[in-house]
Amino acid sequence: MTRPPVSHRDKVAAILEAALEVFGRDGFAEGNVDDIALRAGVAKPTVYNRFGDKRALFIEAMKLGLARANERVLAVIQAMQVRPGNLRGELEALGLALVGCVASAEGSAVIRVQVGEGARFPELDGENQREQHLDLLAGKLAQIGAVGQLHIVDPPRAARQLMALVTADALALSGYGRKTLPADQLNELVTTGVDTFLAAFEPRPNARSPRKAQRDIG
Amino acid sequence: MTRPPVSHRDKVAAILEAALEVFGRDGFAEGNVDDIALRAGVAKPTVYNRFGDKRALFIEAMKLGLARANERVLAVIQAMQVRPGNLRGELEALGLALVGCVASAEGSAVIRVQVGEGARFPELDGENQREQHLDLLAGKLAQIGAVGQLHIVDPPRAARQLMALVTADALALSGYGRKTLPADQLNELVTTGVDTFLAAFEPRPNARSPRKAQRDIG
Amino acid sequence: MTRPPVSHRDKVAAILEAALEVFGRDGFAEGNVDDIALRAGVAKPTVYNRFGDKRALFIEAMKLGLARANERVLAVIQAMQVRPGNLRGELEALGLALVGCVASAEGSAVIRVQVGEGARFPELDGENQREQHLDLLAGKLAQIGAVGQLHIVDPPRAARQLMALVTADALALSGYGRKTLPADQLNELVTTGVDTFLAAFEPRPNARSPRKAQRDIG
Amino acid sequence: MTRPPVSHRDKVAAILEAALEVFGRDGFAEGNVDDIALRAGVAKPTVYNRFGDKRALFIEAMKLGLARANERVLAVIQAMQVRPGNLRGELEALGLALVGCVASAEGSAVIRVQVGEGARFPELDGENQREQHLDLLAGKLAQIGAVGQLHIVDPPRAARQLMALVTADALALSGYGRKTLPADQLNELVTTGVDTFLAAFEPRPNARSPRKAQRDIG
DNA sequence: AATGAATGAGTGTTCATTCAT
DNA sequence: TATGAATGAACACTCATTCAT
Repeated sequence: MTRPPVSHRDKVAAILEAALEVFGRDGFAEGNVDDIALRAGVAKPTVYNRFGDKRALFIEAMKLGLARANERVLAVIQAMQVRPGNLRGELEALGLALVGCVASAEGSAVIRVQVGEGARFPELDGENQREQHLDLLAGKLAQIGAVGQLHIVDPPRAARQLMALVTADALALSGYGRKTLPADQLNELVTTGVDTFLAAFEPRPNARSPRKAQRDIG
Repeated sequence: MTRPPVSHRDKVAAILEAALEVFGRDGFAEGNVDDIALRAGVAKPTVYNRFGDKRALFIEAMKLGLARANERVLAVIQAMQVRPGNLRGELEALGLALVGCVASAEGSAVIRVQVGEGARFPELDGENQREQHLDLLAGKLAQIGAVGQLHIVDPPRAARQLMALVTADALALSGYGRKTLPADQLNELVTTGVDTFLAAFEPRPNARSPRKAQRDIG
Repeated sequence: MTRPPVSHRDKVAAILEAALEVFGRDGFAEGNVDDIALRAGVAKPTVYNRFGDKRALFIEAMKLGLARANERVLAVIQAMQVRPGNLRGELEALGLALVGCVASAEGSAVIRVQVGEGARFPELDGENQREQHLDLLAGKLAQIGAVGQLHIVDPPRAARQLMALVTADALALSGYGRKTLPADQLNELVTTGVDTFLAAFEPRPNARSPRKAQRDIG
Repeated sequence: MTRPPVSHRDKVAAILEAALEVFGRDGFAEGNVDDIALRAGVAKPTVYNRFGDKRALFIEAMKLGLARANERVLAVIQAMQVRPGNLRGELEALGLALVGCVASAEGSAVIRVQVGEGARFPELDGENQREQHLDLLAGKLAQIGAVGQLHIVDPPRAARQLMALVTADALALSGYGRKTLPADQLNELVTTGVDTFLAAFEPRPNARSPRKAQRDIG
C-alpha cells in the first residue's frame, strides 16, 4: 500500500510509451487519448488517474522522449576520442552517429513535435539540452585543439558549427525525419561536412584564427 | 462578369491571410475555422465556398506562406553581388538577410507548421523550394569562385554548407522562431558562420580542394 | 411585358421537372435545391424568385407529378371497353396498364414520396385523385354489370377491390417501385387478380350477391 | 462485469424507443438526434457511443419497429382457427386485426418510413417479413381448404389476395395511417373484403377452380 | 430578370473528461 | 484501484435563403 504494485509502474510506463508513439505521430491536438489507452492496454480513466489530463500526459511523454534523445546524443559525443589516431575518421563517426540520432524514428518524431508544438508548451522549453551537448562537444574539440590537431580558438563556436555542418542538411533533406535518406547520401553529407569543418579549422602554420585568416581576403 | 468584383478577391485574400495567421499560430488541428472567418471578416460558409474544407484551406494558406518565404529568400540570394568589392561583407549581408527570412514572424511560423504537420500533408511536399534556393546560391558561389575570390570545387555543396553555417544555429537558438534573438547575437552567429565558411573555402595558393587539403592531416 | 418571355415558362417548367426528379429520388429533406437548380440549368435565386421557398417548390413539383399520374390512370381506365367481347382480356389489359402506372419510375417515385412525406404536407392531401379513379372505374364496372357480364351490386366497392387485387401485390413486391419486377411476374399477378375478381363477381344463375351467396356457407 | 448494469440496457432501449418515435414522425433526414437524445433522457454522445452514427441508429430503430410489427402480424395470423365454426367471422376477425396492425400509430409510421426511405436504406430490405406472413396465412388457408370450407387451389395466391382485399383499401384511405378511419368504415372495408374473398373461393359444387370457372365467361 | 456570392442557423460528430460501479 | 459508460463543450460542415450587381 505504501507503494503501488509493480503493475502500476508498468502501466504508467506503458502509457508513456504509447503516448510518445501517438503524439510523435499525430502531434498533440490530433493525438487521441483513446488511442493511447488502447495501445497501453489500459482503460482511459487510468490514464487520467495517473496523469491528470491530456496536456500533462503530453508533457510527460515528450520529456521522456527528449530525455532519451538527449541521452543518446550525449553518449555519442562522449564516445569521441580526443586523441584520435584518425581525426577525420573520428569526426565522421561522430557525425554519422549524430545523424543517426536525429534521423531515427523516435528522434525525428520528437524533433518534429517539439518544433511544431513547442510554442504552445513552454513547459518543454528547457528540455532540449542542446546547450549541454554543445558544451560537451566544445570540450572535446578544445582537447583536440590542445594537442594541435585542430586550430580552435572558440570551442563553443566550433562545436555549433560542426553540429550544423554534419546534421543540418540531413535534417532538412529528410523532411525532418519524414523520409529516410539512403545511407550513401547520409555518408556523403557527413563526409563533406567534416571536410569543410577540417578545412576551416585545420591547424594553420601561421596559427591565425580563421577569422583573421579571412580578413586578408574579404 | 468578366472579372469577379473586387470584394471577392479581397475576401479570398483576407481568408488566406487570416488562415495563415491562425494556422501559423495554432497549427492545423487547433486552428479554428470560426476564428479564421472572424478575422477575415466573412461568414464561415464563405470560407467553405471558396476552399472546400479546412484541409484544403490549410494547404492553400501554407502554399501562400511558403511561396512568400521562398520569394523572399530568392530575392535575397539574387541580390548578392558576384564580383564583390567586399566578399565578407557581401556574405554577411546575405547571411543576415537569410536569417531575417527564417526568423521573421511569418517565416518561422511557416517553418514550424511545415515541420510539425508536414508528415500529415504530403501535398506540401514540393512547396519548400529549398533546392531552388541552393541552386541559385550555388550559381552565385560558382561565379565568385570563377573570379578567384573563393576556392569552390563543388558549388552545390558549398551552398548547402554556407546556408547551414549561417542559419542553422539561429533557427535552433530561437526555438524555430519562438523567441526573438537579439540583433547582436544574430550578428555574431552570421559573422562567425561566414568566418568559418571563408576559412574553409578561401583560395589556396596550391589550389587544393578542402578535401585534399585535409587529407594530409586526418 | 404583359406576359413573361418564352424562356420564362421554359425555365419554370425545367425547374419543376428537375424538382420532381430530385425530390422523387431523395425526398423533401434530402432533396437539394442546388441540385435542382443545376439540373434545371438555372441559378438558385431563380428558383426562389419563381417559387418562394423549397417547401412551395416541393408542393408544386409533387402536384405536377401527381397530376400526371392521375391523368395516366384516368386515361387507362377511360380506355376500358364496357361491352367487351373478351371481358377477361379487357380486365387484364386494364390491370397491366394500372400496374404499369404505379410501377413506372415517376409513378412509383410520386407514390413513395407521398406516402413518406404526406403527413408533413397537408397541402398535398387532395391531390391524389384516387377517389376519382375509383368512381370512373366503378362507372365502367356498373356498365359491364348492366349488360350482364358481371354481377355487381356495389360498383364502388367492386372498383376498389379490383384495384386492390391487381395492384396491391405488385406495389408491395416491387418495394413500392424500388425494384423492377419481371414482366412474367407482373403478368401473373394481374392475371390471378383478375381471376379472383371474376370468380367473385361472375354472374350467378340465382342472381345472389356475393355477400348473400356466402351467407349460406360461413 | 458479467452483465451490464440495468441502466445501460434501459438507456439503449430508451434511445431506440425515442428514435423510433422521432424517425417515425419526421423521417430520417428531418429526424433530429438532439431530439432523440432529449426524449431518451441521455446525452447525445451516448447515442453515438451505442449506435455509431445517425444512419445506424435509424436502421436499428426501424428494425425494432419492423420486428414488432412483424410479430404482431404473425400473432394475429397464428391465432386464426383452421376449423372455424364460423368461417366468415373468423376471417373478419383476422382482417380487423390485420387492419389494426397497419393502422396502429407505430405500425403505420413504420410503413410510411419504410416506403418513403426504403430506397435509401437497402439494409432494411429483408426486414419486412411479408413473405413470412403470407406463408403462414397460406398454410392456414390450405388447412381450411383441406376441410372443405374453402376451395383453394393455390394457397399462397389466396393468402396474398386476402391480404390485399382486407388491408389495401384501409391503408390507402387512411393515407397510410395519417388519418384514423372510423371503426364503422374499417369494419365495412374488412367485411366487404371478406365477402369478396369468400365469393371467389367458396367451395364449388363442381370443384372447378376460380380460373377455370371464369374461362367459360370471358 | 437573372446570377455569383454571401450568410445565419443548424446538425452530425468527436473527444477530453468524469461518474458510478 | 481500474473500468465501462456517460457527458459537456466544441467544431467542421451544410443548406436554404438573401444580397448586390
